[in-house]
Amino acid sequence: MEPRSLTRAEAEIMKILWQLGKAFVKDIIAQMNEPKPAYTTVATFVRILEKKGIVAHKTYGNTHEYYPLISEQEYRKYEVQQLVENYFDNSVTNLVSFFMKDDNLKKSDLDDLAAFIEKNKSKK
Amino acid sequence: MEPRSLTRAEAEIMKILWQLGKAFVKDIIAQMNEPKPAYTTVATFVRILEKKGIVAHKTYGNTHEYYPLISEQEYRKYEVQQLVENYFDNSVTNLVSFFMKDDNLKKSDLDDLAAFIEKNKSKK
DNA sequence: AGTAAACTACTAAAAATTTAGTATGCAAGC
DNA sequence: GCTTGCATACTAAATTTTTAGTAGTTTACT
Repeated sequence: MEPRSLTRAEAEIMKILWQLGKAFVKDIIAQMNEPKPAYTTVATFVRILEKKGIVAHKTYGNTHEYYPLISEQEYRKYEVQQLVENYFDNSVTNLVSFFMKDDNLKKSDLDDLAAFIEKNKSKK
Repeated sequence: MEPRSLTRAEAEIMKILWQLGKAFVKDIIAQMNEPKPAYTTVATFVRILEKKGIVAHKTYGNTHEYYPLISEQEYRKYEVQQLVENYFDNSVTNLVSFFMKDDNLKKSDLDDLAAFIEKNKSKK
């Protein structure tokens, strides 16, 4: 399943679905902030997401319970990749050094990262 | 100047402007891949960007030379922030630990990062 | 001066995204 | 059994984004 970028509204719904694992339309709406969109608006979006192969549903009586077909991890990975590709010349290192410049990185983060890399150097 | 998210087409043009520093419409088009959009399409977008306060122009004779009002660094920062906010619970540490999960880093990233960290170990 | 080329401003159509209404069906309670 | 309420499917309007045409102006060349 090749991820594509989600639109803003699609992403909002997916985040809730990822968080809940599965949900009926009303559950999704319950998680949204005011001003809440119309019920049919949300129903439309889950159907769009389903058509795009990003969610599926199980039927219970006359209602649908929706669940994600793509994990948040997978999608996150895609988004990070897009960012690194678009703004960091395809280099994760550039992104990390960007954080260092801004002092957004804790020393411990860097140490952890170094340890992780050391550990993985051995594996091929 | 508060950054806002650029649309896909706006971002494409901004990237070229950031790269060139300043450019006439034809310079922008020269940097684009086939199939190149119509001249007027690009002209429309720089005018949109100008209206939004993201670029400005200097007039030379009958033509405009456009230049960015927002630096790529600033915008990059904004985009990173959006990502971290949306998918890493506002924590750069979470993003770093994301990289430390299997499969989220390519071999080349590992090598690259190792070298980078080595070089920066001294400074911190 | 007259004409061709290049450019901008204005306009608008096409496409994508967002939002929600209407029709309809089904289940639950009276 | 009938009505009420909630759910879905279908439709469509509103908005935003993308693309490009047309008219008109300036410049440069002859």
